[in-house]
Amino acid sequence: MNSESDFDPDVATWKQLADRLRQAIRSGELAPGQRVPTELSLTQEYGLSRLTVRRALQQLRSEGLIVVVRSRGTFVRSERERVVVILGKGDQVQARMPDPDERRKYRLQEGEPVVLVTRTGGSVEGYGAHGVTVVGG
Amino acid sequence: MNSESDFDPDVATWKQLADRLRQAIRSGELAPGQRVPTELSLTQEYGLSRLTVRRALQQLRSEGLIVVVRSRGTFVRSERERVVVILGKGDQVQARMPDPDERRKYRLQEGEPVVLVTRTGGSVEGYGAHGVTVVGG
DNA sequence: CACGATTTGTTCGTATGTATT
DNA sequence: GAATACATACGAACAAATCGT
Repeated sequence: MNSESDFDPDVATWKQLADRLRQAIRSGELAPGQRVPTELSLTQEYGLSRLTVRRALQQLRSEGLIVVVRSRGTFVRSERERVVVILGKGDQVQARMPDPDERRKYRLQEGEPVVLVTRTGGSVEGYGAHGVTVVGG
Repeated sequence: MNSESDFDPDVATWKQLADRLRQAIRSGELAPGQRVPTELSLTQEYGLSRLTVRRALQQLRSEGLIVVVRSRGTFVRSERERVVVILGKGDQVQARMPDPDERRKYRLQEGEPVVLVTRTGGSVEGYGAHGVTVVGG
């Protein structure tokens, strides 16, 4: 396939690798639930260091495109049920990357933003960004 | 101060360093706009490799707490005006980390999630997560 | 159950490039 | 031009968790 590396020296290699993998995912070449090549095989296939490969994978993780499971491998994210949250009048929504406490509390994946809904009463709800859609009601 | 390193060997060092810096920022010890110690000085102060220091800084960047300016330094994020977006009935909101196209399009900072508002008509608006609050209207 | 193979996580060192001061 | 400071990228090693034999 595309084993040989022809990377543009003007762009960070990890970005270009991320671009290729993202394209492969969007085109369906790498289907949801399917396994992404291991870090080792990617280093060999493209002739890159593991650091560079990991930097690319980290980017895709942060975009919610892949899920990494320690000791098992990396997989294209399966479409998950998206929880729907109805937003009442005056309720507020903010999103950001979580701190470690929030990651635990809302069971977020590495690189997944948290969506915080503050109700008019003052109570706060947190959701993993990759699994929630907020709808005005 | 806290120059000596007493890191818990059971937790990734970069996470612990990130915790300390986050605490310093939240407590005001490092005030908005103020400079964060350079990578080099952090490696020396805590006796860590630069990679470990960078991993910690990358985490804080992803949380929107700091802004890294190449060749200039790292700074505590200044509070920015938050744009308020009113969400109409049926409008939808999703958040995730952007791909490179979206980063350019919506002028997002490194590590800043994008908030996408889809109006009932089908049009889509994108905002930087660190500068927007969505309010139900 | 134990052991080895696989795979990701963390951490060190080193070198070079690029932009600012 | 020199010094400073972040960005990228190589290599190497060990830890930790999972899986098949």
